[in-house]
Amino acid sequence: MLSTWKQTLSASLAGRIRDRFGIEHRPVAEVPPRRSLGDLAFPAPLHLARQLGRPPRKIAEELAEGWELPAGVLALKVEGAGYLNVSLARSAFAARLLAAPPVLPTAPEGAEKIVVEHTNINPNKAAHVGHLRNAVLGDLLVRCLRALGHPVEVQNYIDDTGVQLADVVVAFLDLEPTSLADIKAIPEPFDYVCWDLYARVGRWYEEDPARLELRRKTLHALEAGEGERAQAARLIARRIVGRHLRTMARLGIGYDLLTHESDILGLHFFDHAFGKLQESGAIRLEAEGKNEGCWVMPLAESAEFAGLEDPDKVIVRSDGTVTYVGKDIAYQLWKFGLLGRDFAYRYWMEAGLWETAREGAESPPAFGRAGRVINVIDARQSYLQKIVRAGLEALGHQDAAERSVHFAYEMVSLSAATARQLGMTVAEEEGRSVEMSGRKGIGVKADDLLDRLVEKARDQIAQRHRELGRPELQRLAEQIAAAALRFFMAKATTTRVIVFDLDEALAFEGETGPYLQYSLVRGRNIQRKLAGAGLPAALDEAAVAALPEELWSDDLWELVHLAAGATEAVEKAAATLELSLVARHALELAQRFHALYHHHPVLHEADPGLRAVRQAAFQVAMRALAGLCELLGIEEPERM
RNA sequence: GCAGCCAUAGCUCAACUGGAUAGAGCGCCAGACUACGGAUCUGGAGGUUGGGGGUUCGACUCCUCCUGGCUGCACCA
Repeated sequence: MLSTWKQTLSASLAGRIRDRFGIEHRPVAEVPPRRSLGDLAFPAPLHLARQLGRPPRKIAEELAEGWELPAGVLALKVEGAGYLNVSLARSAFAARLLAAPPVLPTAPEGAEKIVVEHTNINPNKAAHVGHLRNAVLGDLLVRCLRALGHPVEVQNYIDDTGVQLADVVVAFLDLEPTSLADIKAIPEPFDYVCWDLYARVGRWYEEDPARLELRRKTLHALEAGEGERAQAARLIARRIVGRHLRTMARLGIGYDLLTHESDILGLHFFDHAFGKLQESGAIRLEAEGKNEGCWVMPLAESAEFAGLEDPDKVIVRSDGTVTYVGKDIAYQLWKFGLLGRDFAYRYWMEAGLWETAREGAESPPAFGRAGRVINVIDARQSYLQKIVRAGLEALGHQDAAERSVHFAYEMVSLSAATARQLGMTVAEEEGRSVEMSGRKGIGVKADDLLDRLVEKARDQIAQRHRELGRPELQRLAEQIAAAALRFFMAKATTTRVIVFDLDEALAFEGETGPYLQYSLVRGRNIQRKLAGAGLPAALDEAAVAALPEELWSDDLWELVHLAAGATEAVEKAAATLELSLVARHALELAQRFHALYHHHPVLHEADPGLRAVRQAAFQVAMRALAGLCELLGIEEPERM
């Protein structure tokens, strides 16, 4: 809503500059720091000062004189060093805002499909808070893109033929021999059992490195997909993936498709890609040196990879197995519909989603064939993601390479205090944080954290609402816990490491998810009370448009102004992949609302005009906040 | 060694990508009409934006050098 004004006024000002000075200039629009200065600011005179060799204020005055402004603009002023500031007609603006969706679908008609890949947790242990950052960011991105009107397909890649799963198979079959039937019978939480086993098998290898031969043997079995080891792997992966999906469902995170690495192998996707890579000369068989017998992709010629110790990347190992990068190139080609092959698909009934298969359903939905691909993968894998892109380029798919986006975010480490709570000894000089390690079994499990949040929320609600029964208490607590966790992950700038601190994550006050929920609950309560007093719970567009302009105080107007910026915040977040902008905008709205709430009573206001303008401002703000909360995966509780 | 990310209040982080007086939360201190719910709000203390130099009307933001921290550069993913 605000951006529409920015565009029209910017275009209008461009015309004015052309008329007055004969210069082509695209004026940028900003929001002035205080509402008393106006609603939109154009620093164009400052930008033009040098070129014209005149003081900016003088230029501003000349431009202001005779600039014909469109209807809906109330005032134009020259401010500060030479800003052109514009004020908008408030009632009309608020009314229009009320009539439109809080986040506008601004994507062009018939926008191309975007495939977003996220979560991608190895199916060999419980999810931890590091995985949560990935899933929360991925899901937030998906919700933003969908709200803006983009068709999106969400894929969750399951590495069910990799080393990590192989290690847990070894743990079950060799370290602590267990029959398939017994593995099947292990009670939940199965992913917790594997968490400990995975750490144990790591130590077991260290005691006798010869045992690593079991890992190699298992890895081959998984790739071949046959025998007891492969069967055990399928069983384990199945159970763990089920657990992961349940954990994510607690946070409202879901997927359209699970892609199995085993199917990429089983359907010979890589063999197909391998042929193409050979033909194009993108890879070569190394006859000597340390990579003897491997198929490698030479990277030396690309400036992007300048200064690498080893300018070649192994794609096929000397024993004939394929590296992760090789499989990922094939997968990436498939996502764009460039591989020339497709998976079969089947519907996983209990989980309620589609997954890849070797043989499958009659007429599954059309997966893949994306116009753009966004892979949500932590920043440590930037190098590998670059190689995948380089692979597409080497195959002549320049366009697909450019449309392959690596959404890189920084990792989550543990604060020294939290690491100590987990029983680790952390020396003072070791620094502020400790890296998590699935291999060593060090980390905060996602479900443990969620359980603690639920418990805390339940205690607090029970104190406030003694009348509530257990099931309702539980439901509310789960909503609040999910909001706290999702907001905690979403508010952090993606390029910064999160130093995870348990006490901080358990907070419900200040800049938190529950704080946002509290705003929504308060807003809703005003409406309830109004209805109870026989007044309309909500105002319609016409009623707001008819409000006399002078009723709007600057602080109430500021709230409406902020609400109008919601769409722009979401657009910017999706375009730059700095998703914290969504969280910050929602937070700012809530903060402003809470502050006004105390000074602007609605129900207890005798003057009907004042009451209406306050109601209108709050209604507009709550709509925008609710819209942003939906994107953040934060639900509005009945009470809290 | 090469590459990427980071450094802002005691702590955790913002600052519309070069703009107006660098803002929030936590913590600390002092307060809020028997309330549209105190998971809230108001006020206060707290800053040479890691350091030096440069670019210009204007720098937390861009360039350069330096310091300190994290990450990556596997026939692991």
